[in-house]
Amino acid sequence: MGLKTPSRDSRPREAVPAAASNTGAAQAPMREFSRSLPMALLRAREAVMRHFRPSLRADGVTEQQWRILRALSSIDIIEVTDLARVAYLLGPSLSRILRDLEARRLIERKTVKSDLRRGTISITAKGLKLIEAVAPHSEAIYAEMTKRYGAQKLSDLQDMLNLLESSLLAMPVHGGNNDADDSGDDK
Amino acid sequence: MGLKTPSRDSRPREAVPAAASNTGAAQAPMREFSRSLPMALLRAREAVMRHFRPSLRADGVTEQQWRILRALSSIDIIEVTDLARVAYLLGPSLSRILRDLEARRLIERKTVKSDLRRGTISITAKGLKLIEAVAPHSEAIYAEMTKRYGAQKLSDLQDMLNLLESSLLAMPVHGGNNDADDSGDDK
DNA sequence: CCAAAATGATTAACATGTTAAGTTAAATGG
DNA sequence: CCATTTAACTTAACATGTTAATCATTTTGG
Repeated sequence: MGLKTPSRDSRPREAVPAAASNTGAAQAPMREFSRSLPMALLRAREAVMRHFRPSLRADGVTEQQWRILRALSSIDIIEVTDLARVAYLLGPSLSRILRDLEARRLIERKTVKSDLRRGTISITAKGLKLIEAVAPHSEAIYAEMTKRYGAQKLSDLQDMLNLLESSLLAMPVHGGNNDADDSGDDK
Repeated sequence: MGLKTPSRDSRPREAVPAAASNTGAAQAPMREFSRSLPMALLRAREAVMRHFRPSLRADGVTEQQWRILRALSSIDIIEVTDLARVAYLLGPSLSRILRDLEARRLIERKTVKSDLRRGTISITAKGLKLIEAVAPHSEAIYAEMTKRYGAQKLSDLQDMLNLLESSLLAMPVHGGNNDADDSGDDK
């Protein structure tokens, strides 16, 4: 992720130069687009991450790697599948990242003896040291953001986002294999 | 993007099995993590996009390609740099996507005669047809989401997101080359 | 106990995110 | 008018997002 408003220039200059005045059929502008919900969420998230990326990058970790390490730092040991849920990453991404983090000795993995398919992950001392090095700065940034936006607003926003998520998770996906929730009465 | 809650299973099962009870030093849980603002924004956006992806995919376009085509459909012609801003994509991504969309005859490009560095993009009839094929369904989904979450809440959420964005854009980035806004008195 | 279905995790393949380097053309400053 | 600098893209290179396929291991149902 991360878009820093491509080619940011100082002076304001009209966002879309030769807009409007179509040549042929004047189709409906279609929900302004730039103000659609997905776009608003994307822009907001980028505005947030923009502040974290530099320090993370300085310490040699990506945003996703950081999510994993941070999750591990407060859990001690966890299975891969559960880690995927906690760090909100898809399996394939997680597999690649774990491979890399293991090579860098930031994490360790073991196979569950009772089920050889499963693997457990834990953070190493080196990994913890990295966390401890980055966390303070990260927390400071978070605090500054909270101060600027307002603690109450921030809290409200989070509630609204959570509600949005749960509302939409309850909404059936049209053309998708909704293996989601179907009040389990398995088989 | 898109994470569909890795391995979604029907029955609720504790999110993080062997959590807590660390072996060694009990470090602070650190802002719950899973409830951090970046995570909330990510999850919310995914909850939204999850509903659009299937139909887009069915019509052979990715989310980003769709953003571009949709932007073009209401603008008729636009320069690459401006398109990057409107579709909120970084230059390199845009270059690759435009190359692909051009090969598929969904867009056309011309060089600006007065400045050979610049290029202008416009959507083709074929591209418009694609838009018209997908848009209705897309709008229907958007309407359903609005209905479920509530039009007023949605509007409020957007306002809050926009405010968050502007608040954070005004906040200086710590370790970054802030070529951003510095009250222009160029040179 | 065994063949078939289900699971957990990884690999494959392709598109995009992201930062750093080019490339070509235009604007600038002698 | 010309060497620098700047601007607008494009490429390169590497990490992740995403969906499909593959693998090994377990669980199921006979």
